[in-house]
Amino acid sequence: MFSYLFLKKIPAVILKPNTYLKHIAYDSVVFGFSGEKLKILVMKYKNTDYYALPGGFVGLDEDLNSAVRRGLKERTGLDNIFLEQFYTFGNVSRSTPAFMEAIMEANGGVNEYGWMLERFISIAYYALINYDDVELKPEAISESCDWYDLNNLPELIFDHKEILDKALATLRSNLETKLMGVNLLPPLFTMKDLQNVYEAILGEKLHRGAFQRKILGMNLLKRHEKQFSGAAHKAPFLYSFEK
Amino acid sequence: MFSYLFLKKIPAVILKPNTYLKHIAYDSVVFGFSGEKLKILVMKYKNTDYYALPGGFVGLDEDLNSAVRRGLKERTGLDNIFLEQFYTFGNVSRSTPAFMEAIMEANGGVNEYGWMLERFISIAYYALINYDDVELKPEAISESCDWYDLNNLPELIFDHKEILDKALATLRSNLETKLMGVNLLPPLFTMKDLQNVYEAILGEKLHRGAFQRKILGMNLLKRHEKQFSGAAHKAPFLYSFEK
DNA sequence: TTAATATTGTCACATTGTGAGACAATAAAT
DNA sequence: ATTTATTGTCTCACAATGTGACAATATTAA
Repeated sequence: MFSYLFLKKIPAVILKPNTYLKHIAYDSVVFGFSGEKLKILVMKYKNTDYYALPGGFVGLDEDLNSAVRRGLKERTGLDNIFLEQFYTFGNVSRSTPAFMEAIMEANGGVNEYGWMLERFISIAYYALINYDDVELKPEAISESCDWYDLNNLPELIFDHKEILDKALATLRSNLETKLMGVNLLPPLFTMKDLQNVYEAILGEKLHRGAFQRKILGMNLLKRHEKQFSGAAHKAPFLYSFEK
Repeated sequence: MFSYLFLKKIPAVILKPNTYLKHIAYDSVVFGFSGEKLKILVMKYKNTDYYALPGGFVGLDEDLNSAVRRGLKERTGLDNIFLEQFYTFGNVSRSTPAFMEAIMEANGGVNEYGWMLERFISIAYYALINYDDVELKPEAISESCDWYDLNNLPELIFDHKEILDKALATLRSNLETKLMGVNLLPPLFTMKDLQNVYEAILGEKLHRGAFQRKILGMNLLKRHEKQFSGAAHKAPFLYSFEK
């Protein structure tokens, strides 16, 4: 949340009072997959050492889900991504205006933005996206956004570490439903690719034969022609996700 | 939501502006089990034919989860019940001030309560409670609260039917975790009782032998002495839920 | 007092699902 | 031509689950 603060290039009005619903924010945990590792998008506030999950606010006449998709599109350029709400964090203690004040001080004053110092509840989402498709936009003066390995994260402010942990737990327990893991891969992928995704999410090795048998048993993948990979072994089939 | 409106017995201040977080409500789907059927609590606004899920608002300095527990305690008298958040509904279209205005008109005016006509997002919870423990409190002038069979519900206002449907879907998919079904039963119950709960929730018959084997295999139930039921057959064991 | 009835606790069997290893196939390097 | 690494698939063992059967037993009926 609070990611478009102090962004001088966009009209100041969008951060003024009466543009967004008060007390309501969203935070998103954006998962990507690269180099056989699971990564997430983390934002850094300019002129500070504060790291946070990308998030934002909900326009007065904007659907909640639309607001989150808008925010993700602005940051990743991606539309039509896999996005799922998983929990709403509403403790009083999660709102720590001290952080916000420090961020504001570091970026030029508090006057207009007092509403952001009030208490917020945050609706949390997680997204699965194809790492290769993303073009991160360093457009905001107030922030930068980058990929981090899950096991090499900077410290996150607010309760964002707790949000991330719950996102990961939800992702793990939902992994089977509708083969959602394929959303982290390009349109064509090998069975090994998919197994790597599963192993990164679950944090454990899976048996190759059993994995293939189970996945193919779902009848959700379409098998394509083999593609000679250039590696010194039998070429694997390529698959795409159908339906 | 909106259940304590126009309740003349409690201090008017609690419904005035600046008591609750604006734009934020909660709704709860309260499941009970009786007569081998699944039931839910539905509220009716006085002087109207409007039925709704019980809900409420979040105090300015109140944790979200605490607010929901407070509301349920006020209505059912129960503390320490099984309660789980499952989704936050945030579409613009879900807020239909026409209903609220009608309810207000029927109960004495709009002046003080204009804030309730604005847009709300609602964090939805479901609760599982022991039907026999509940003493419904018809305390509010503005409402009454009663049990309804799941398949014999009045029409619900706002998007409350959608909320109920999603609650039921969540309950079904979470049913196995930690034997949550026992929360709908008294402290001592038979295996048949538990099977009835499962069948009511899942909407299908289960095989008696396989059910018993699976449940006992979890090692979460403690077996007690038999209790002669008075029925013309072998007496069943009683069980209680342990940890 | 005995037999009938309904339901319980448990088991045996068949079927299905899963974990583990084996083996031939094959693309590239040697 | 041989070696190497990985793939696709298979078989075996074992676990989990679906299904019906049986004896046990609390009450009712005869």
